Amino acid sequence: MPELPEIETVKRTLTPLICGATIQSCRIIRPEVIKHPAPGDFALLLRGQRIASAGRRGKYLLLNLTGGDTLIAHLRMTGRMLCAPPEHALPLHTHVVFELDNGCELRFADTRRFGGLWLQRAGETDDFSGKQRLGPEPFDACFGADYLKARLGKRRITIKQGILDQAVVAGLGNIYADEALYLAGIAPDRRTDSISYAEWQAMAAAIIPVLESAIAHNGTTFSDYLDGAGREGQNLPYLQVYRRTGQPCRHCGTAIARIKVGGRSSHYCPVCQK
DNA sequence: CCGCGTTCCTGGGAGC
DNA sequence: TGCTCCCAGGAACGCG
Repeated sequence: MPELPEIETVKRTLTPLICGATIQSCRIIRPEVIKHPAPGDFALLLRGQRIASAGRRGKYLLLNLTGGDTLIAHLRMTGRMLCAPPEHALPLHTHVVFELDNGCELRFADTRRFGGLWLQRAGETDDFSGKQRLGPEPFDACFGADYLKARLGKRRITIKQGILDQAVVAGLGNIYADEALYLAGIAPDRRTDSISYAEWQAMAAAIIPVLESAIAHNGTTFSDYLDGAGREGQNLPYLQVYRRTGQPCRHCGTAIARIKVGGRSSHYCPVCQK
């Protein structure tokens, strides 16, 4: 499940492979993954454009084109943005192929087709991709205990739902939400209106190293995630709670529990997290 | 405004 | 062995 660390890794791995290259053609196999503009216009507008740089906003991957347009991608659950030579067989569920002039193809593949692509033209307001609704990046100076308390302190949702809300903070998904809650020592089903200031401090402070550590290990691969060069992430052995149901807490030895919070499976240590 | 349930989609695993 | 069912989850949407 590509979350912030995985998209950051895709961005970093794609950068040396595609930056400076020109898109010679855009082959759309599954038009429904093109969300904006209409698929035909999307392909026509991208042809001949040069990729200047790769960026990221929350879980959105951004390919900045030299003319000022931006190719926006969201991988959702199972999406992949892969750079490979054309002689490598197209992966199953490849929906769009960008042929580059450097001998590579950039391929968008997505088993469940929850993901999508948007083209934002220079000067065009993005009111279509959803990235305009994102809250701050966790690494932004404005993000911290005071911010979280102000945004969530009077709401009556669970802390897990609160930090998963992309409008509150951009980039956390189910894996790193659970990991951050473990590091903060807060149970996922705590209501946000019961969180103390010290706990908001712990919450904000936990998110940063959890994401940084995952980025340092090139993201977490369970089954689907691959970086821009087709490699798996190595963060799996470093997870403390996610998908470790029944296994001992690395701190106290108590069996990691799993409950449903807001419809999402949530993993936590009943002793270390209150 | 707020919180909750549903929806999209496919593959993998459990259970019979 | 083979079938069916359920579940994984990001985010939009509709409902009360």
